[in-house]
Amino acid sequence: MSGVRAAPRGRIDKRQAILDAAFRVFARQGYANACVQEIAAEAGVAKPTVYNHLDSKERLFREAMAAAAASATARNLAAVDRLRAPGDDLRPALQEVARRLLDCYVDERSRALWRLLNAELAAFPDLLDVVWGEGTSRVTEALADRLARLALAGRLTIADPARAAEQFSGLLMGPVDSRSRLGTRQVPEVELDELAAAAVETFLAAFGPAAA
Amino acid sequence: MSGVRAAPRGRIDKRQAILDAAFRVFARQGYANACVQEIAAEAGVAKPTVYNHLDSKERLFREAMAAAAASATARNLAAVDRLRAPGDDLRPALQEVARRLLDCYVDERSRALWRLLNAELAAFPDLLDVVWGEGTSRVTEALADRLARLALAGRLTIADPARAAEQFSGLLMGPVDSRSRLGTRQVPEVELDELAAAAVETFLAAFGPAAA
DNA sequence: ATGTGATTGAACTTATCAGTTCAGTTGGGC
DNA sequence: GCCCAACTGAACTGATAAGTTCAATCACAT
Repeated sequence: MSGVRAAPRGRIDKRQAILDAAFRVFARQGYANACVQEIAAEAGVAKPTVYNHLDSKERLFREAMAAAAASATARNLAAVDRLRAPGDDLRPALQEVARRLLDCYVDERSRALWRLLNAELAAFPDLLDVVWGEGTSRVTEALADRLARLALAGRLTIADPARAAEQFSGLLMGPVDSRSRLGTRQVPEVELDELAAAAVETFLAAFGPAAA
Repeated sequence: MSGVRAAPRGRIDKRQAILDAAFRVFARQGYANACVQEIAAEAGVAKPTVYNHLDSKERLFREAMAAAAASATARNLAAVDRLRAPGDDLRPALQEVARRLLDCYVDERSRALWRLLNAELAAFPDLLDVVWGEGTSRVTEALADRLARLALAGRLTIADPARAAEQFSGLLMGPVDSRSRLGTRQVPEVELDELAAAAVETFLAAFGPAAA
């Protein structure tokens, strides 16, 4: 009775191919400019097959966005998780987290997700809950949680962990947006390393164990 | 022979009304979903009149974006200019700049400009030069320039002013994006004050006169 | 008053695209 | 070897909107 589609035994699951293709096409053209025909072609499938799996362009968009958001969030959380085992020196651990977060952020799919969210926020307000509420804000919370624990252990000096986490993100995102010109320019690996190091430098000056 | 339209003496200039209306409608609906009919209605004008002033929807969009970008940039630059007369204590000066930049950033038109830029970047790559190149990046440069002078005067300790400026922006934009949930939520004045103060706190810890 | 150029509303052309229909094909499970 | 469900291609409907046309109107300058 649940609307769950029976596993398509025998044939490969085209649903995933369709959602992947949909995200690529939406990322390339935006929601309104993308046409289902092209998504079908990109997935190597006929148009009625698309409608067989997902019953409207809107659904197609929502599901593609949700999938992309879930994968981006998982990667971000994995990066933050590095702080579970900080080691004896905090700086390299923070730098590694920073570096991994930058990798997430400059990722092509992730940028596209961000662009599409901004673009369609007015038309699909509920995307905010899916992409932001279950994505970005969870990552910030996880980071704040890690920072709070480090503060409790006396290894950082943080009055407001949530704000510290937001600032940590800002120290990464601001400069990388600038260097990549909103993601339209490839940023060399070495520059990302520098960005991460500089962000951690500033962060530790403010929140390091010897901070004001 | 120059395509310059003679000043419409006697009648009010409808061109400006059309561009204003266009920006409002584009901001509300996005480029693809906005229709020229509606822009005309919003400007209190007939559709052929729109085409009499601006010969295509594309032009309409470009000019509306350019105008919005110019006004946003001017306001940002004015905020940064506050650092020309820093006074004897740097902290309140920086806080005032931070606070004004936050005001620019949470401004409705400014957010819309940003959203539209992100949204249509693929379709209108040249907007990057207009909005980013002559907007955001100029503001960052101006800020970097001010910071560099303060460093020369021994009032800050900054090795790379460009990066310091990017980080200053990041310390503001990151938290405010978070607090406003991408601009979908009104941030109370007092919270903006706190955000500005916290950003300056962190900034001065890293780049204050007594910094590492 | 009158001429001129901008403005208006309404209808029209053309193009694109979401979503559907259908007759025919395919390919794995039995 | 046959069945059945998924898949295919192609054609179709209906809606929406860009851009144009045109005859009628308006408001200022002289």
